[in-house]
Amino acid sequence: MSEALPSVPRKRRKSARPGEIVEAAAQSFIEHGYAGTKLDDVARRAGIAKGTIYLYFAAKQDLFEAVIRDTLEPLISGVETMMDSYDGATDILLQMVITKAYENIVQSDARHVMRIIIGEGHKFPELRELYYETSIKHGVALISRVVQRGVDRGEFRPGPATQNPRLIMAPCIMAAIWSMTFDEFAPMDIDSFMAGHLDVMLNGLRA
Amino acid sequence: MSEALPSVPRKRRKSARPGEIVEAAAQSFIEHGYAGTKLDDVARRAGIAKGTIYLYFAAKQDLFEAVIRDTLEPLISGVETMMDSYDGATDILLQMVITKAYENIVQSDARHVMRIIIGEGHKFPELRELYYETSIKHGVALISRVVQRGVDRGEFRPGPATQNPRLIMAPCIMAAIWSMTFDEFAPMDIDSFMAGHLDVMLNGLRA
DNA sequence: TGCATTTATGACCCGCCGGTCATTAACGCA
DNA sequence: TGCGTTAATGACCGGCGGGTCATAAATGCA
Repeated sequence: MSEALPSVPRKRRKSARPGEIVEAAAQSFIEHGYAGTKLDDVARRAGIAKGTIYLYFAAKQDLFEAVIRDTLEPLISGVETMMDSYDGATDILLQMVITKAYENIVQSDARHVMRIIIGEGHKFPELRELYYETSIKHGVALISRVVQRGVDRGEFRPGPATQNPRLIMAPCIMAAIWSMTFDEFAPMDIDSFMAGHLDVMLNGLRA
Repeated sequence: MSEALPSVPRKRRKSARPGEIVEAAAQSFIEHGYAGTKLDDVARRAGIAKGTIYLYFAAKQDLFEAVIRDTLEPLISGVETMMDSYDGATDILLQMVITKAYENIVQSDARHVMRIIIGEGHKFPELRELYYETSIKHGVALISRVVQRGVDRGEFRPGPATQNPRLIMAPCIMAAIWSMTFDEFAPMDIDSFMAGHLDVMLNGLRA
């Protein structure tokens, strides 16, 4: 390649850049994982040069942290808002929350962030912790609140499921993993799986 | 480094090598993941030179395939044997199978193999498929057989849990992932989690 | 014991990629 | 319009690691 490509005219867009870079990075991380993502690729997707990334993010890891925050925070706060403005029966509330969880995890890009944390978080305790603080902790607390509400109102009876919010969420997590890993060998019908999930949990909880 | 280290005398051990290499590789994969594992490290652990690995395995990927097989096949066949030689009540059988699953997945090195497949299987469909065929497929079939046995004998009533063996295993999978990923932020008591898991499932199944 | 065969070695090759920095160009103010 | 400031560029660097191969050592057979 001796010919110099007519380089695209530069644009100075200081305030718009970070968001664009994070968005491009998110796509690349989703497709190639953490280690597999090349900063060159992120730059190309964002329509900038690699060096520009380093004007806004000190290192690859910071970029991934921004992706975690941008991807997960809206999801959690969405569910919390929903819950705060509801005052009907708790079994319906739990159903709403679990349905939302399938939307937010199984059917969204967030599951890929989760996959990366599970698979590559080993060497990045800070990323794992950020993920835990941003997502897992709030999710567990949310379920606990719903269950507690049910028990307090006499709608749920105390039992193993009320002791362990993680037990309630487990099928949703597994569905997300399955859909990313084994769907091509044994596809999973998410709707019927979720219906079964709800059925089992509600039967185990209702007083 | 001008001084030549007094190199260890060579040993020719054609038949013992593959097993030793796979064992060393397994440890390294477990500690560092797939991409993170260096063939140099595997060689050092096995007490050989890197080139020797290539006398027995064509590429890194073949080595990982051998690790999958060696790690998972004994576990699955162990459970199958147990099941074939049992003829008591089905709820006890399910309890035994699930208990064994926690031993085989949550408490064993196999969970790390699973983690690698989940996290890095994206770019290696053949590894994902091998894992599915070696492990997942048999696991799902096993649970299906137990559930069917219960239904046939009138011990279990048909319901969401009998429709979806994956629903029954989900908490076990989640526990394995949690233990590898979030234990340092929120430790999980496996015994009580498993007890809750068994409780919920058996209550949902018993006629 | 000597030689052919097989097994083992590790220096080397090469492509890759995160991160750097000297250079360039866009911008806006006077 | 000219100039100082600062955003943007991309060639380059350095380390890394999978895979190769010429060399060497062990083995066993005649």
